[in-house]
Amino acid sequence: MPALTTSQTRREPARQRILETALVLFYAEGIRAVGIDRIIADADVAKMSFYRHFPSKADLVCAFLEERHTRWMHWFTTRHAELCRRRTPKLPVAADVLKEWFEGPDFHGCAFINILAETTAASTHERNIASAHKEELKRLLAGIAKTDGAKNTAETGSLALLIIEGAIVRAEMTGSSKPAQEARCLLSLLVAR
Amino acid sequence: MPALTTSQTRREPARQRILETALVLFYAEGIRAVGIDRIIADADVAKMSFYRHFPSKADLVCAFLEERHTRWMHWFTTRHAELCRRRTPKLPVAADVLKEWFEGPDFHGCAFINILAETTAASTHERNIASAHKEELKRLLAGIAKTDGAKNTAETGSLALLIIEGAIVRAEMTGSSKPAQEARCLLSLLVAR
DNA sequence: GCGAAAATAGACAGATCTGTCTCTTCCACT
DNA sequence: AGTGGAAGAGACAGATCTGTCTATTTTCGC
Repeated sequence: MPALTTSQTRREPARQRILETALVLFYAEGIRAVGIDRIIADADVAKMSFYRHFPSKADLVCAFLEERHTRWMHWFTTRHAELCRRRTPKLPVAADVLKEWFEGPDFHGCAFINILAETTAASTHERNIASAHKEELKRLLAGIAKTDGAKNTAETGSLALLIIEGAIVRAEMTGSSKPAQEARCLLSLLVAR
Repeated sequence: MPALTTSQTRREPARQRILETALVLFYAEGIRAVGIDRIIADADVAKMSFYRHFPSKADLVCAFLEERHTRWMHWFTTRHAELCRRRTPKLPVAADVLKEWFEGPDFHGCAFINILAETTAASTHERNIASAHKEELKRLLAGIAKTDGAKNTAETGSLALLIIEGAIVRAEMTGSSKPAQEARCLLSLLVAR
């Protein structure tokens, strides 16, 4: 273990602690349910430190969404690649990745779907980030469909995304991971057509 | 037109006006974004009239969900039956019903999916209503699948529900009704398998 | 070790939230 | 016409929300 820190345990910088707290609380309870004071208390940060890094709550929400996007995409692609070893077709494997997510103790649906319910068309920035996230996922799925030999990869990616969204919502609604299995069934139907 | 009212235009009773207002505002902006004061102002009702009919905001939220359930189910079954005249299979026709919904000016996703994003497991009552709504829709879809000659109607209903949930979320995310078309494609795949 | 930059503690303002309370007015029915 | 119950108007309480401000302490690069 390299001694990059002093003998005392060094805390993460304030901005990082705020963002980590937001990642947990905003996802678990929603952005309107979690106030700035709560973030500040949980992150163990002074109020002025917060507003130095994030001029408004909306800025933190956007940073939360961006960070969530980066981490989720990384997790999904990594896990999908791992589960795909010598397995084919690859598109239905996406459902197995989802299953692990659904069965995690902190699962609370998709943060980007959730943000839609808590905003109106006025929240352009937040909604654009959510939209961009799904577009990237759609492209990723289209790429996977391509390796499975799909003809119309763009359309297949779009249909696969619809199935995945449905599975996420069903999993959150029922508190079960069975929708992952259903999604696998539908994705198999999709690559087989 | 029977003269059940006097010559003057009679207003709806207070409770009804409150519920109508809640149906619009809660659906359009979310339950946390809309305060009691706003409901009261829009319904043109006194605060005490509100609390006489609904002991707490949570009670109004539940009444809103129940009413939304009744009206949505009625609209969906009616419209589906109308579009089904001499058309078969019937399951994919559900997507055409959705399309009309998505293209309406007030579409803001599914109220019952949205409620999930604004509540945690602590909100038992609200979540149970949402859950019950989806179970009823699932049963309805299974019944439609049966008339299409599906073998495992329960499973088909479950898969159809997943597809429909996905389409709703995609329509809300993209602001387009194209997901209805995609849902139709997937539902056709489902009945054809 | 020094000085600048960052972080801390906590009071404060003003808006908004849910829910309570009192007093008045209206209206339907007898 | 009179009465009882529903509805209205609006002040009020207490909590919570976002965001500002000041003054002090800590930290880190040089």
